[in-house]
Amino acid sequence: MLGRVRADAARNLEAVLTTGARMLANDPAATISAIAAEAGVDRRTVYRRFASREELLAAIYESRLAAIEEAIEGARLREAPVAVALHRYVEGIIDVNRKWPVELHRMLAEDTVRHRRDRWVQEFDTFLARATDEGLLRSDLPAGWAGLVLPQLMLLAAEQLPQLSAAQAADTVVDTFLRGVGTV
Amino acid sequence: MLGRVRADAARNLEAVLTTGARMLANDPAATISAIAAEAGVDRRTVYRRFASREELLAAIYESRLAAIEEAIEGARLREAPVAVALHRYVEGIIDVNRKWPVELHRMLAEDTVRHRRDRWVQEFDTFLARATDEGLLRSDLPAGWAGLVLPQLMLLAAEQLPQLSAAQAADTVVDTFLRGVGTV
DNA sequence: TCTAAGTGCTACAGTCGAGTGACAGATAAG
DNA sequence: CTTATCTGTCACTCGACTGTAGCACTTAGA
Repeated sequence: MLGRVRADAARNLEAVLTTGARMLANDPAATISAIAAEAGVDRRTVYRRFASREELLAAIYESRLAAIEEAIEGARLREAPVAVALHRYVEGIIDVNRKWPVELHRMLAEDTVRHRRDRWVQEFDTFLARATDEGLLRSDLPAGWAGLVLPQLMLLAAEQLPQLSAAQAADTVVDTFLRGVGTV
Repeated sequence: MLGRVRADAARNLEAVLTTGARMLANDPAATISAIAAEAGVDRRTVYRRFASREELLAAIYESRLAAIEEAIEGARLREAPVAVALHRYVEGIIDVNRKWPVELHRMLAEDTVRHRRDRWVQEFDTFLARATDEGLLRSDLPAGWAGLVLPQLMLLAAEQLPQLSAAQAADTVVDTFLRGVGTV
């Protein structure tokens, strides 16, 4: 086959993406050289896959977005019982936050990203409305507060509780969330 | 007097600092030129006050640190009733987050900053221990979880609830916090 | 009104990172 | 083993930002 990608090339690509995500997450100004070095690859190799720094960023964002969408599908927000769906969702997103960390302010500055994100933000808001209808969440808080708190908790758990598995961290997050803004 | 600072100079200095904080908060790579332009002064004027970009950063950090220390003092964490001190503290920090926003990862990379911060982190941990002793906070959560959640909530309220006054935002944060990780 | 403090502008040197080109060498896969 | 694919290295160009200098001008404040 001529179109086949070589295995080592695939590994390198993966390394550049994950390393890039990690480094850019706590320093958005990280150099291509630095990322390449950390990934164990030459600077030039990065440029062979990505025409520019922007393209690398886009690819990293794409990876994160895809992972999030997968997590959302897996949570079955429309069908599964609210409590179950919530826990599956939280666990999934914590995993994503760990594998594809990203400086969110920066990422959301991209229009294409924000548009794509809006879709599932809306889906999740619908889910929260269902949770409120079923009496699981309070309705006497500032509009959207619950939807703001949860992502922050998931981010916190992903970054600051590294000793916990995603499932354990999700336990803590869901507990804090449901007590904090819920009726538990 | 010869040592006296002119009033307009003081205004410009203030503008550079606050504008710098705001711009660097959502783009750590913001240019000195950009900051100067936004603050309504010439690039050269910034360099007259601060020998280098680093010095400007240091001055901004200094402003934030001082504001935080003032807020902590005002909260009287050791003496005042726990509930009162907590609310005063949260309100104060929300104010600081609004006036002196900053990219925290970046700021905490500075050693001098982290050392200085450690002092009042410890003081606040003592306060949380007191709250736990008095039965206001649960003790069955991952170590330090409460101390991690609160700052995130304060940041969130400061940035995402701009329509609320600091006091109102503090109401929400304290409520969510005490229910989430407390025994309320 | 007078003066010293403060500012804007133009111009310059130095540095660093982005991105490109060519070629020889390494390696996966048949 | 052989070949197409992938990679490292040297050697550039280009643009942007930092930091500095001198001069003419404005403004606060006594």
